[in-house]
Amino acid sequence: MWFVYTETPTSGTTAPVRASERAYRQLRGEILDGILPAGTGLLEIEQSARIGVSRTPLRAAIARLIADGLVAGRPGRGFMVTEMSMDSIRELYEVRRALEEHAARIAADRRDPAVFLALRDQFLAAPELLAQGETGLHRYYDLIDEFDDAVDEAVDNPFLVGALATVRTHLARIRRLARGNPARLRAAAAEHLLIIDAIIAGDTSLAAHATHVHLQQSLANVLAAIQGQPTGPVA
Amino acid sequence: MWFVYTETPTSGTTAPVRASERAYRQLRGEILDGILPAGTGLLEIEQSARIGVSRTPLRAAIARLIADGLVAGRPGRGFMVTEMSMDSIRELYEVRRALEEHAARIAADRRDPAVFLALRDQFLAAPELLAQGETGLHRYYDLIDEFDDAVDEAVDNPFLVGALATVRTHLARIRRLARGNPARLRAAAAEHLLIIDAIIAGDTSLAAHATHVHLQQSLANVLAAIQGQPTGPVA
DNA sequence: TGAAGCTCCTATGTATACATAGAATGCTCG
DNA sequence: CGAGCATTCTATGTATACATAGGAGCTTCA
Repeated sequence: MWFVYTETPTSGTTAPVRASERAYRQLRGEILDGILPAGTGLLEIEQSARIGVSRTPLRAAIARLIADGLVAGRPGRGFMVTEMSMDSIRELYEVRRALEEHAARIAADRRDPAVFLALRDQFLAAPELLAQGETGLHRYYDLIDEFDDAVDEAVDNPFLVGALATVRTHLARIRRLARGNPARLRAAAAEHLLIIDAIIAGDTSLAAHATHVHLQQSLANVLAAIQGQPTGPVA
Repeated sequence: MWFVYTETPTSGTTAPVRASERAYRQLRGEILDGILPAGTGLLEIEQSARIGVSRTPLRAAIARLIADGLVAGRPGRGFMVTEMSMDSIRELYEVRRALEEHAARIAADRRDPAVFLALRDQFLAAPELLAQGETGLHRYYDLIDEFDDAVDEAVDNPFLVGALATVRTHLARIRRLARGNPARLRAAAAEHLLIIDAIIAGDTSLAAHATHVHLQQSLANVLAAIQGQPTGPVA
């Protein structure tokens, strides 16, 4: 089968995306969005037919998902989307604390104040954003991503950034659980403001402690949200 | 080509190792041992012929090495073994500090004293071990591995253990540099004893601080060793 | 002589055919 | 009727053929 441009190149960049890349992004997105719930079996033939690529690139995609920790290979019976138990979430936050506290400390030391001053203004407007329903929520999450990116850039350490990326991948699966809690999101925005202020001030210790507090609150909220949902294993 | 048992199954377990697994282990070992120095280009055809597997499993092996951070894919021109600059080493130790301090803290909290008491005895005998030349050195490194395993088991957190494994992978490439320094190895053994004592005592704070000191000393030694070798990029 | 264009070539990306291991299932025997 | 076993089937692991992109080198023109 030859290369076919299925999508109209309306948006400028028409990079010839490799099939393995497409398969990876689609599967990853579907796992993170819960479309493929935890425990779902991933059959090579079935998935390759569904996505529209052959088995070879699909295999490469699954290999990357395994490296990400989103998929696990069972001994003889194919692959499955990994589970996320409450214990797993606690364990994840344990690592997240270690990495993000350290990152906040370093960011406060090496930051470009202008970047975080701009972020500060945006987070000040977050409460109004959160009052705008679904679209505002989406923009709020984009804002969080911008904050993460700013920290990554300030940290300027590929190893640390990579470790944080791994944590954030799993976090994205959990994030959906807190969606229905606007009060928590407003509180989280305020906590982010504290961290940003500490980073702007160059106060490494305060940045780390504010991060610690934020993560503790975040974890408590997530665990409480799961307790409220008697659906058993977290999707 | 059918399956051929190249090696005599003298050792009991004759698990039918997959070709991709063999290729991965061999390449990984050769990179860690410096047989494949940083910057070496890895051509699929060439390497698959050398190792004796086809391109498909070799590709899977390289994908895993990329996930490990040992190999990087260049845009159009194949793959190469990643470089390890002095800056990279500093960055690696920055993450290592965050993770191992946290791990030491947790290990001190959740440890099984008996395990670390046994390790303590072995580390007490380390100086004599280090006087036995090459074989003693080898056994000393095995002892470090046992210590790491004990910490991993005490921590009991797959995410943290995984992050530590990534760091240790890169560390293995660096470790070769400190080989010729027995004085440093004896000092390192003493530092490990301090950490072990703190873990046995359940002193989380001391365990973290002792780890911090140990890593600071280790980094200083590694950087000094590189300065002494005018060979430029670290293999 | 230098730079630009073209051509060829190499190495990767993809598709597919084939072998095999492990599990589910049904059969048979006690 | 239950347990053990053979069979079959399915999904992965591997090998290989083919298309293509990107670069190196050569040629040609100004």
